[in-house]
Amino acid sequence: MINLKILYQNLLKDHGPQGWWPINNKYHPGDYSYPKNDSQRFEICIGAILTQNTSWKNVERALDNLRKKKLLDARKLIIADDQLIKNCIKPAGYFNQKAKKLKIFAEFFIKLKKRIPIRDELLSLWGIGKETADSILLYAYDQPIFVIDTYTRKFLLNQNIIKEKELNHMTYEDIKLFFQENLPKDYKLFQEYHALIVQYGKNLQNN
DNA sequence: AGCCAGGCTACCG
DNA sequence: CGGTAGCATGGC
Repeated sequence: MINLKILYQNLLKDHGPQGWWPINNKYHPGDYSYPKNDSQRFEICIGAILTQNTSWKNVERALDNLRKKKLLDARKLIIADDQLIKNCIKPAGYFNQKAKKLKIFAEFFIKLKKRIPIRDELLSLWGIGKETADSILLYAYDQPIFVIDTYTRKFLLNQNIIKEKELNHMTYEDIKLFFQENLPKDYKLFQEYHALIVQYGKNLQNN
């Protein structure tokens, strides 16, 4: 049995705490007390949608533009002009689709009130898939759910944790369960682990 | 000058 | 079910 906790400790030693999810474009390494309010929670969700197949650098620009227009606010976003939203988020790409996704999510967020969303509710929204749903649950709602992305598969391969042949026929849910069943159910650990895997993957490319 | 980025939907066989 | 084109910008 692979000890995923040991691998985590090595990653943490190599890269240090990552401070995910950034709030107001600032990371907060080692501080797992975010989000501190509903506004920050909403910002994380918007970032999770904007970063779909897009570098975080471009998402930062989009978030800055939205912030300047006071649109990082669910109630203002739902009544905002579509073209204004598209102009703000243009740097993050796919702006036609993402503008629609943001409005749909904002509507949902308001109807939620203070309740924690259920995964299936998120998945039923147009524009929210598995990774985005899980990112929202883990980083905006502190739910102990492990997020899987392309970096996670590379990590498992590169560390010889799972062989390529086996990994190729594992679904998203399979990989997610593999992590969750081999780690203590701790949202702080899951938040840091996923961020470290991404950092690990980024470093691989520069070498 | 392509290829890639903290994916998802729609549609195909 | 699994596989893939299309979506769009900025960095390298």
